[in-house]
Amino acid sequence: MGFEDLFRGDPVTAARGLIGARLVCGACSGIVVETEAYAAVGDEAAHTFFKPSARAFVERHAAGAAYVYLNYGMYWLANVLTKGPEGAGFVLLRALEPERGVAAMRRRRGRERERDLCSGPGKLTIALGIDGADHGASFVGRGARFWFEEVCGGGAGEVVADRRVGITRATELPWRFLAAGSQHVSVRAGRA
DNA sequence: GTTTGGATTACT
DNA sequence: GTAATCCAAACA
Repeated sequence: MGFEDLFRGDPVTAARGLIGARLVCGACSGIVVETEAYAAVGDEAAHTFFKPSARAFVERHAAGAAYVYLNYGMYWLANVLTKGPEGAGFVLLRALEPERGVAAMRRRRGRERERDLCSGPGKLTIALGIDGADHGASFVGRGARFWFEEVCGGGAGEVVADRRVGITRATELPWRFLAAGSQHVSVRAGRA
């Protein structure tokens, strides 16, 4: 199943399915090791629950669109819009294992250690050069500035589900997904 | 027009 | 522990 189909399904399945995939952006790439799912309806932590502009975004954009916003006045956070017959939602990209373009990531981040380059939602957008100008762009289709690739050899490995972090509502849902044992995640999974 | 609350990060 | 720093939303 290609990613375009994945993004037409529910956000939780999409968030889990992206773990182990490669994200390519310009000369840089990395393996997705952490994501979170947000449901457009019924999820009190999702922007669509309290921001009319987020609901308008879902209406106006197709599956695979980039929802990029400024958080805490400082950091751009990137989501993939999922949208299909069964509903809509977002997958927040939270961490990557750097692969190609590490020199450029180091330059943009001002950090040396590979683990400091993309180990958080704000960090990875800086490392890849994603910002508000990319809001509304697409992760799928011809001419995309960024896209996902399946990794040869199965990639995914073991995926762990955990509670979402950094939110104050609906904190109990296990909608954060991590590549088991990865050294490149933002916050390690809590005990089950 | 003013106030408030964040899906964070880095530094003390 | 907490400062940094911006915008959309809510309120007046």
